[in-house]
Amino acid sequence: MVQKSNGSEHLILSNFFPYRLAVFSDDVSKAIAQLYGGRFSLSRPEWRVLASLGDRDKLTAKEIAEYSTLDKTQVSRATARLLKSGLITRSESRQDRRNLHHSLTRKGRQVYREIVPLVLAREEYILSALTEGESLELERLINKVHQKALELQQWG
Amino acid sequence: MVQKSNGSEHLILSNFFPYRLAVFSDDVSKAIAQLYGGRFSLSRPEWRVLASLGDRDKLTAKEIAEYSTLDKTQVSRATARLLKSGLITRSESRQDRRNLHHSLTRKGRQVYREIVPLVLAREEYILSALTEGESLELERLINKVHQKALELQQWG
DNA sequence: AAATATTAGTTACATTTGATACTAATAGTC
DNA sequence: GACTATTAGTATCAAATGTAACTAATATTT
Repeated sequence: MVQKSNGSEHLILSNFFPYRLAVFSDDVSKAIAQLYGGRFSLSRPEWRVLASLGDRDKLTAKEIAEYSTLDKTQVSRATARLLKSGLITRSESRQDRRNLHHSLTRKGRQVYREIVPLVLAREEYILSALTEGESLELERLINKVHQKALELQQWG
Repeated sequence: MVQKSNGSEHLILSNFFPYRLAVFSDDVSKAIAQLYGGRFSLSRPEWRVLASLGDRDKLTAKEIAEYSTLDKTQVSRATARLLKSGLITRSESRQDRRNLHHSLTRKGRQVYREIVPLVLAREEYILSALTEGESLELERLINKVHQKALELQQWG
């Protein structure tokens, strides 16, 4: 993971932090996706939209996108499917008819209330590999590294 | 990130570890993909295949898959494109004609030698957010949590 | 207030992905 | 040695994704 900056021209994938992180993240995601994907047949974007509306109600598509780190086409497609399956509703804003305010239906809220304890339990299980202090430390380290990575994003 | 197991039925996405991790990993991946994707027009699977063969030579498709955590269809497609663009070659094994041994061409090796310092420098930059000790600690914590997550993978 | 620009959200198209079926080669079994 | 089972790798098809074009509504400019 930590490779020296001696102008090395050799790379061992399993020691390369971005790779290790991608594999790790992917495995964690899979463990969670089993829960919302299996019995509830939700895709990841759909789950994120559900989670967004479960936390904050009456969001516009744009707000959902911001909340969930999805782009607007993903939100559009996810909300379309969730509408069809009856988990959400939406209605035009009276002030600005471009805005669509989304909410969970009773059914959507029910599904939300079923899924959330499952995913939280799984999160807890996964993090039970660490002590409370280590969890906080992991969070802190991730935040620091994330910040650095975001700097690069913008500049290319 | 750390959520208590009080049977909570509410979830805040930005505090949910799997979500945070996915966003983080994605941003780090993007920062790296700029390098191999931009000027070299490699996809992520292609880059991983290149990295595999840069480290270990004469790998079969199956071995590449294992090395790079890609599945065999991804490897098949990636190698097909890399063959076409002249970065790798391959030849049937004499012992078992199902096996194809892949190697970098001179051109492939050249590209590899160009990319590796770039991605290592970027890895280093990203991790420069941390002290040496913190980097090691992050690695350690990731490994522990990853192990736990993998347990869940198999059982559903 | 007409013309232009911006914004919210959807649609369309090309590309990528994932799962499964397939082909060819080898291994194992009777 | 014929029959079946595995294995390596590819091809196929449907679904997911990303980008850019599009539509409709509101804001801004003149």
